[in-house]
Amino acid sequence: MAKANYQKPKGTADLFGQDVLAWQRIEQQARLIFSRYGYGEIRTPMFEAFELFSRSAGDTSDVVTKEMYDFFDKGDRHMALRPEGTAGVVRAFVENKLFGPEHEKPYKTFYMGPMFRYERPQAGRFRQFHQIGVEAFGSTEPSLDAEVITMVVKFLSSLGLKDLKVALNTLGDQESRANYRQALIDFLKPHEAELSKDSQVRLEKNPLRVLDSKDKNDQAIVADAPKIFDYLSEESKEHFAAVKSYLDDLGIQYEVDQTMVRGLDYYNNTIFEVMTTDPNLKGAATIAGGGRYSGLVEEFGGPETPGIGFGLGVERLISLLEAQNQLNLEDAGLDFYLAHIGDASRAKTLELATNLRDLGFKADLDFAGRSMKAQFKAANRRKARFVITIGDNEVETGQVKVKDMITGHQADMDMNKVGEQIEKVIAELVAEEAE
RNA sequence: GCGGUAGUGGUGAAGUGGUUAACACACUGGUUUGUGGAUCCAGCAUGCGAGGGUUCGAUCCCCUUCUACCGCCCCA
Repeated sequence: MAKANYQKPKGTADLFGQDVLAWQRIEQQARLIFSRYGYGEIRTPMFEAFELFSRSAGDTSDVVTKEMYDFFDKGDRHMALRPEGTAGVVRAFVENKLFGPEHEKPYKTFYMGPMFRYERPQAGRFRQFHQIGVEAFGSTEPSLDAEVITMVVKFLSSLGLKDLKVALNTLGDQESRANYRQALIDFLKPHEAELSKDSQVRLEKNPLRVLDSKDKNDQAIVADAPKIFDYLSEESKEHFAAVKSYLDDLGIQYEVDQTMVRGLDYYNNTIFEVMTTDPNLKGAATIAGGGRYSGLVEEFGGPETPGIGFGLGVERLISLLEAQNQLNLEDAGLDFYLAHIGDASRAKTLELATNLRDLGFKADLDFAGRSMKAQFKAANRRKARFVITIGDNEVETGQVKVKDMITGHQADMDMNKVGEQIEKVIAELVAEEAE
């Protein structure tokens, strides 16, 4: 009988060691920056009713039709692992009546966690991936759009990211968008035969997508296509102009990209993406994307409430930071490594380590019964600042040796009075370094 | 869903249809009966992703499968 050989599911990752440090850094920074902007964290379930996602993302979107991790639970309910964060947050917003008068408007919230999409793993793309996202409900003010975009930019640059580009576009309101869509179809239909296979399909399913086709020939055709800007209502035009003006005032760089389209159906008016101009990360160039939406809250049974938000891909962010060498994270070394020899010393060593830990120090010891030399090597590997040696003599007298690993000097300490003596011993040893 | 490349010890990586699968790093022990980052010595893959097949014989040839990576679709 061969032993079972398990592997992690396709498109997933185990994170540990150095990698986790990067994740912690990013999550911590997100919490810090977002809270400055008045956003509070929300945690919603990782799975929801299938319909929640199919209704919000659009029945024809790829995310719904072929990428959803859905299943029927034991109660025969059709469930799905969340492919994105917004739907769950909107559901929670409605279900918990966060639109109520006791809550500040706009209601600003952020989330972070795993998302799931059944697709072929690739550069910057996984089946379980992680997003950090925000949503703000209850205001149509263009200044809020500008604030949200500003917040992403500030967050990313606070991590040391460079070569960022904010692409900005507007889809107009529902009516503008519908008019434009029709105009686009009217324009493209005569060219249908010339379009790439993919774009022919797009023309049927989601004509706006033809705009950002990668096919050169498509791009040439699309160059003469009608522009969304010509179909915007006065209100949408003003909104977009205001957003740009606020961003200008704040000194946030952006580029208007009339061909940018977002994948999920619920967006209108302002949409944006943050991408890297780093040519090495073409496949995963977009690290954050979002925009305004309306209708979602009503769709889920709440009052008419506008929203705006974005989602940011943590894996992509990390690979970008790595490429730019911004992840020089070192885990802090130990304060003390306790090297002990002989069976008699084990209990005392464990006790001393525990005492040091209670005093707030990082301390560890050998559990493998290794030689003194091996334990000193271990201490180096662990970047221990001091090594305390304990053998039979020390157990007998109670006096242990504290060695400064930088200078090599040693001092004695009464292991039964660590609380009183440790600071003084450290101070003495450190003072010697200064000389 | 479609197309391409790859898969050898903890890591990086050589290699060949045929007795013991290089080398380096790391690790463990010793040289120093209890003190570190150096030197030297020794140990460390019953195994070459998994399962079949061809063959007297396969890590090396063939098929299937899994996984990773790259491109398309789509997206974070």
